[in-house]
Amino acid sequence: MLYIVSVDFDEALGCIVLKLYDSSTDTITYHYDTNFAPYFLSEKKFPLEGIVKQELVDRYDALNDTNIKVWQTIVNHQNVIMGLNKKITYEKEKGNIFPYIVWENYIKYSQSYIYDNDIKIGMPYVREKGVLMLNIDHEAETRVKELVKLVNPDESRKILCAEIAKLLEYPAPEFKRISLDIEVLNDGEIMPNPESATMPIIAVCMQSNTGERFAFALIQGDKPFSCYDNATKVQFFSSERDLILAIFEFSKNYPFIITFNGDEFDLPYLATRAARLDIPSSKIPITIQNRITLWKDAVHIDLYKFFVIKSMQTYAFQQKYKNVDLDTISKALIEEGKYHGEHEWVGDMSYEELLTYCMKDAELTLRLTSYNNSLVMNLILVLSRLSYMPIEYVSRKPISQWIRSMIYYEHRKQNVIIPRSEDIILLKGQTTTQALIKGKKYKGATVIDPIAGFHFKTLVGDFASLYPSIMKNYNLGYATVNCPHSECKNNKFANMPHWICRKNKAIEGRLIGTLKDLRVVWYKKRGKDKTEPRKEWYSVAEQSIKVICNAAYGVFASDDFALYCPPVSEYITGIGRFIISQTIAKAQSFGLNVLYGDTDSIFIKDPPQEKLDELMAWAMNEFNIDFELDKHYRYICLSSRKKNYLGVLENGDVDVKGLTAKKKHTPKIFKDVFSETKKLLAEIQKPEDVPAKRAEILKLVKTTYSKLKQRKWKSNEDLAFHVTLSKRLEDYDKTEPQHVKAAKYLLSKGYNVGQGLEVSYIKTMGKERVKPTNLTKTEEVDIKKYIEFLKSAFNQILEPLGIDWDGDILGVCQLSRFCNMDPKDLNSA
DNA sequence: GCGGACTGCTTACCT
DNA sequence: ACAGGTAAGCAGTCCGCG
Repeated sequence: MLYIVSVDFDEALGCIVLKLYDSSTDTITYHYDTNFAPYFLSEKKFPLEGIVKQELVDRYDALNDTNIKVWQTIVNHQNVIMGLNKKITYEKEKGNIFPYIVWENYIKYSQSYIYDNDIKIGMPYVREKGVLMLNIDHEAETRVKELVKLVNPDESRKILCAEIAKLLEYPAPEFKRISLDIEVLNDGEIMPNPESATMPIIAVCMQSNTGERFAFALIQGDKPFSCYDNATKVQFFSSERDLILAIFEFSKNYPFIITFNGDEFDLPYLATRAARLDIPSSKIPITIQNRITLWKDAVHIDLYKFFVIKSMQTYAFQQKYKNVDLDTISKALIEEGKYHGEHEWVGDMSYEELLTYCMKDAELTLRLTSYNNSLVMNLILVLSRLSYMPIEYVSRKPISQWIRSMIYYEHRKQNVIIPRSEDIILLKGQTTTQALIKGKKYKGATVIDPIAGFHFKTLVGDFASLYPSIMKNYNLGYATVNCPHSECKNNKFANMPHWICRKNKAIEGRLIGTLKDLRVVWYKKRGKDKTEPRKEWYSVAEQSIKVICNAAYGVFASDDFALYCPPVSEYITGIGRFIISQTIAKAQSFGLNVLYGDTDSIFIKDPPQEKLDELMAWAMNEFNIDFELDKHYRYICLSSRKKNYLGVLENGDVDVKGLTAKKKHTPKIFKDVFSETKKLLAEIQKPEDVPAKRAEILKLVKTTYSKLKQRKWKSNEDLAFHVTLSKRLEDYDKTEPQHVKAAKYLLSKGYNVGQGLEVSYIKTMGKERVKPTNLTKTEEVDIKKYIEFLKSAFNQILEPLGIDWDGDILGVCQLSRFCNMDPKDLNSA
């Protein structure tokens, strides 16, 4: 079977080339297509060098709801269009308007090819008489039919639903792959630079998912020989050139090359080094593009680029890792970190230690693609299918580009002209609501003021995929918001000034709505069902849809999105606010005790079942959105702060949301006490248990308090704050925050400090107030600040528990007499 | 000259 | 480099204080 993994324009051959993965031989093969040429559309014909053909074609203009005739200009090379774009930009910069209206001139040539030829990236094909054809999988087709019946989309979405389902139901191969990691000699201070590549590569390790482990080392002068045997092949080279050639040779057996940061380091370093050592460029299988590095005759996946995608971090990996580096991610996902041996710098390591270190990196990199039934590889594959983007691109590009690509595909499919961003903005760029946050474009979600306290038997109901559901139910998209029809102008909802089209269906609402339906009706259940043989795959599909759906609302308000149209997002949140407030009002009219709510959720205290059922039925009926019971807390501990609570589920699991103790910058000493506190809280079963645990928690906090007072902590590390330097040092021109101060101090002492660094610092006495952790002496610590922090962090829990800091912790009793509550009162309300 | 009230900046979180 | 809303701490400013 052949799986299309990428599509590109081959400069040398002058044609489109499809990269195929042959699952029967585990190799990469190619398919060439000379029958496609780049084109763009324009209102009028105009002269241009390189035109092959110009003809009038029909398109539908969704923005203006008209059928139009436009000129399609086919040219002999994509450079012609790039030249045209340059001219347009140039004119714009000079303040002139380009005299012709041009469409679809910014679409990447290979993507245009994919859309127009309906190329299903990541799907199985067969080649018959030189023609590629989708290989029909009858089992998958049967499931698709069953699924469409179950999802039951309206007539106009049936085909779309089946099409997407196919992408998710068709079989996936287990890609043969090998990871690669290199070590470069350095003096321990400066990171080796791949552009100059002055230092030699001293080790390269590779590990494949077929069980091979290759370890290659360069013999370094008179370093004493030591053996490394944890590999299927170990080889020592006296010539670095031979080592590199061997790597290139070995890689030929692997269609997928996996690295961690290979785009920016390993691959360009290998390439530059190879060139320096006079390896002819024809023998170097590495192509360095703009911040992307590809491997010829293979697919290079840089896991760093994939894991750094914010939406992946949040929705597919549930924030399990907070920093993007190999050590953090592998610890979070496969519970094993990098190798830490005797020496810190590779130059000081023995051959054995060096190869152990290097191999561990290769091993972790490979395992990140293989754990959990190749979850990561499958995610990349499914996202490629859904977005119609090559694997090499989808794994590197931000989510807005995936969504753009999906929407473009639908446009081409339906013969709709892809609108120019400037036209969308001109016609419907205006928002009308006022954001609560200064500088934001429009009003967002509602957050209900929580009722502080300990609340037993609290249920959380929420609207499943609220925003995607709104997009679908209210027919939202750039073309349908404030459409050109006067007869639609009264079609308004939720007191929003915008109206929505009644006559036409929005492409975006249909697409996102269908994805959402598939997830809710089919994939969500099956991804969790232990009896389902395809469970893991379904869970991948479910997560992929979730990632896309969750971002779909936001991209329309992101000004670099190609279909930027903020009223779409504004309308979604507007209806969202309406829905949640109506539902709360309804709940209260039923006599239900609503404790809290955020965006799409409602926390209800101990509701009678029948009232709850009634509310859910009402919501479902009123809004046609699944309102489901999400969580069942044994009790919830709400402080008066929004987005800030702790809940204990029936099974004793503890949900912590937004509390300071959970934040990554918080010093370990507080995290440790908090995790003890959590254990105590998890033991509370009934209201009667509260007083005893309350006393224990009180003791814990008091102990920490006196530990600080007496300066009795294990290590200064425990007091360190960890704050990310999110900008370059010189870009903090408004204020100088503490972590920046600490970073500058480090810099002055010769440390390497740059954007993205997590600065570790301690609050100290004296004018500077902070010092880098490693340069702080114990006696410099400003305990007062730490006690303040302890107070503030724990008040989030202590306050609902009825513990008063000044009275109960410090034992200064004046105030406590007035706010000392009887424990019984805590549990009433 | 110093401290409280205030605003704005920054980070990390929630949905 | 999907959005807005919230918490928290600190930096910096203004103002009043005889």
